[in-house]
Amino acid sequence: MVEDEADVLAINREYFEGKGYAIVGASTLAQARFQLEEYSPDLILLDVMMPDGSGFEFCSELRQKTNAPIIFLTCRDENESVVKGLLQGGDDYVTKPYDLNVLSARIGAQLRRTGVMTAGKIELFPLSIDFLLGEAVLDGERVSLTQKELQLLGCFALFAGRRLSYHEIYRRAWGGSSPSAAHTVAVHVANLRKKLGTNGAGWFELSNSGKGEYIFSKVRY
Amino acid sequence: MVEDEADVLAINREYFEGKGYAIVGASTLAQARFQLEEYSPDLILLDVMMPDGSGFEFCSELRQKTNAPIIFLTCRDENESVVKGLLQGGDDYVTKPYDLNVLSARIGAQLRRTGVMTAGKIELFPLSIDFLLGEAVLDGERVSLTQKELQLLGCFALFAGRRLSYHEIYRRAWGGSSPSAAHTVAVHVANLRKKLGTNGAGWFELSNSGKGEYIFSKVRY
DNA sequence: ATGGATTATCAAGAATTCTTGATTGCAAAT
DNA sequence: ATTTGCAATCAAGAATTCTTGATAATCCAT
Repeated sequence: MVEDEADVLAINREYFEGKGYAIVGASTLAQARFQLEEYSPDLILLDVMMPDGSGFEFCSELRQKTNAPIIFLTCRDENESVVKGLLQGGDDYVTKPYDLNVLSARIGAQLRRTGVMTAGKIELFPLSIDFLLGEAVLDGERVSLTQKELQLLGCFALFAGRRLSYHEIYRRAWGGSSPSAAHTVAVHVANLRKKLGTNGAGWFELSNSGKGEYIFSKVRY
Repeated sequence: MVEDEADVLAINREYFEGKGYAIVGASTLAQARFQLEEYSPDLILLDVMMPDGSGFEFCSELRQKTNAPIIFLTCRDENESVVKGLLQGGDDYVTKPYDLNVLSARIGAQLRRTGVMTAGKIELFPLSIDFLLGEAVLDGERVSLTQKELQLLGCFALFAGRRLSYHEIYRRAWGGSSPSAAHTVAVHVANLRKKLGTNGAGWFELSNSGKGEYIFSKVRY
């Protein structure tokens, strides 16, 4: 939390430490830079008006060093200020005075998206693809996948409900193109079907349009 | 865009279509459900007060069908309302009347995070790991990686700047544990170093603490 | 300096995975 | 009914990848 007012920092610290978060505070941008060397935060709360500079410019600087979500905190409620912050690489913008529960909820939303919880994963309830572990979990059941199966499924999950041509699939999961792309893809699709169960545990359907396109879609809700 | 007021929808449509977005409108929740079968949106704008139900409850329903970011639009500016929306699975909350540029910026921030652009990827400038293509791009240079190298690097990128024990790495990239975990990890680390260049193109350093821990950190900004 | 512990490197066999060819099945069009 | 085009399946060789063992190098403490 980059915030120059000591009491604001203290209030936040108490609230969020109570929620189980670990907070590292910085009361100047210089200190924030220093802290960043030591710690690698999962999320950054950034006051826009700091004694030694603008939070907006600092945001650009931060983006070079970390991809942690940045939430601006400020009294300035002008629209252009919000736009500027978000364009500068910020992820959210909260105006003071704010309700701690609101801030907490916004933090939760950001962490859910970008945090350790979901990075390296693609979620499409009840399917979860974990690229770090190299496996998928479908409706609670773990399925170990090979690299190509993983890539293929990732591709389908990403474009669930949309038509994907052989060519497009190959381009995304293999890169480039090949005369035997259709055949290769078909074989891996077959393997995937075998592992997921032809009908994806009753949740998904991986069908072929008959015109060189596959479509992966949810059939139950 | 789920919005019952036709003129609001029209204004948004004009603005965002001008920006190159494709907009599908729904003036009732029933219609929205129907549209969702036909299209698979990249992002959902959801009015909270709809004639045939509450947007909050619809949000929970939506989360079963799609993982697209949901931005609530509403006149209600009470804190608890914001909290409710975000806890219900929403990603952002904008109160009417809103500035179109602000909304656009918030949409941009969400898409940057969750859209097709970054899913299946881990970004840590200037390193980008692409799990769908099975490769990493380091400072503009493409490096083809095997599955284990990809998992390992993903793990490091995710915990950049922090100490990671052999055991922790193995648990995250292999799952479980093994008596030869340290050895196995060491070999793959060596392979990774060979491919990335020992000093990660001058940007990163993958060092060993000497006490069974690796640390992957950025050395230039 | 020396010994011990830890990490790095090299190599090879084992295991897995990928691709391709051959064949079968299916459905629409003739 | 036959043909034709596309999709699905099976199988096997080729290629890659993973693991493990052996060995060398490094670092720290004594």
